Amino acid sequence: MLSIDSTRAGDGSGGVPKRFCESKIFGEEKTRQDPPEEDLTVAEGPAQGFFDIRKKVGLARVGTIHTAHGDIETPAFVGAATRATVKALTMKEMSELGSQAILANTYHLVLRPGTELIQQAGGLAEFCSWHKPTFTDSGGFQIFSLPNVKITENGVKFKSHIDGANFEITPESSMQAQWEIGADIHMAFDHLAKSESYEDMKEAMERTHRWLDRCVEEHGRLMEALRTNSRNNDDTLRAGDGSGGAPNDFALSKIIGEEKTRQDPPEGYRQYLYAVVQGGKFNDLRAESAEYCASKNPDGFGIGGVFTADGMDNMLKTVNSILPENKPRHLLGMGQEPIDLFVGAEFGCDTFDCVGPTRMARNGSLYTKNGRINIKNAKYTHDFSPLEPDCNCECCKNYTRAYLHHLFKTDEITAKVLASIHNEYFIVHTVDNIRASLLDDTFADYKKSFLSRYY
RNA sequence: GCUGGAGUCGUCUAGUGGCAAUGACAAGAGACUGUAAAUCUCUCGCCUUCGGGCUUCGUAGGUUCGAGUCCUACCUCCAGCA
Repeated sequence: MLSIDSTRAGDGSGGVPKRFCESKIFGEEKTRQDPPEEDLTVAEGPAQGFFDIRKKVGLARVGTIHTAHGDIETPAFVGAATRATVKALTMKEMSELGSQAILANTYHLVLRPGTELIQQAGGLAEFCSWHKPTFTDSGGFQIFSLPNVKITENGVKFKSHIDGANFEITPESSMQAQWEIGADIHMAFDHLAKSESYEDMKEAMERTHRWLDRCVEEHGRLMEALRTNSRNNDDTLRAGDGSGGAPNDFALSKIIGEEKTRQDPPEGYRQYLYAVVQGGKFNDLRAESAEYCASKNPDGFGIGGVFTADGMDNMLKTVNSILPENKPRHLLGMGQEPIDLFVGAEFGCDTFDCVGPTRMARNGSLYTKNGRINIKNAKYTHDFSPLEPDCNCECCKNYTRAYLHHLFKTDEITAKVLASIHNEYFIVHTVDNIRASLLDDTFADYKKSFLSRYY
């Protein structure tokens, strides 16, 4: 059934992630990424060497997040792959356009295809053939975005939007599901307030904190299971061997009919937990939340409940001055507007994810340096120039606005593919350029020239 | 030529005496931020000071307080028969 049985939480054995296999990036045989020195064993407690900072500019930082599936040079834009796919794009296209990581959604994957299946496939990265770092969001956002959710102290009851089946996500079950999905970086199960009011924000924040305690505890239990299994990882271990139901199947993955030989998890393999800061637009709540999250000593932080760049600078100043400097911060859901990325990076965020670029693309709204344009507009019918002359994406290098216009007007699938390639490339590379400008001390100029031209 | 049927906003269409007249498509524009989104919204006869005004259902007449709708003639198209 679809439900995540919260009673499974805390049995101390479930949800051990799948084995890691050597990554193959589209025909090119890659050697396994060497983990950073500090990461040679499965660590207890917060990660050591998970995040290195190369340079600081005020609150802004340039750094590297190390995961078993590779590194992320930050600041970085993480592609939104809600249902283990970036809509309209193949993972090859995502890789070629320069994406470093993707973020999938626990709620959607629990409903379909189910975490067990992803586990059988060898984990999220293997399942969707993305051999780079992965994140999962906890499902907490769905409390906010779906109708008919019932919030209790224990967790959240949903009706599946697919078949109406009742199911519940709790902090523990979200952690379990995320471990089964097997992304490198997990979000704590949080609660977004239904309204902007101080009371609602405070209540949601406090519940998020109480849930964080449970997430940290459950994550620790799952981590311990991984450590134990890693230590005892002899030939007798296999999935479903009755050892408490732990799938513990690092070894026995099958890749499309091909029996693979046993493979140990990579040294340093582990999954990281980000606590999520809430508090809305209220700086006192944000400060309180940042302090609470920091006190729980997670591996990193998500900053949630942000919907506009308006006032984001002050909020981030508050939050990121409190959060420990040496841990990465992910600005959840922001990045549709370039200004989000400039402000986010300037005030200390390291990674971003957003459905905006690909959704805009599918709806014909395309980024250019002079702002977004709607390629379906009649004025592009005879426009034989590239969408963005300076852009090096596959779309801009090969096709004209008139062609894109035609593809959209005729509702061809390729319209959405090319548009998604461009928009995702545009945002990924904008953040890449922000990173470069921080390194060569031109951030202020880059920000000013980009934003004044764009808006 | 005869008999029967049909002509409604760019297209197809609803409409059988009562509000420029239904729906779909096309067209024009807008929205979208941890994706129930290849989705959603608006405009779509002309004019407007947004109150309303004007002109419209093949054409021309007629009946009626009132006609896309009923009657007459004509035009065009379709089917069958010559």
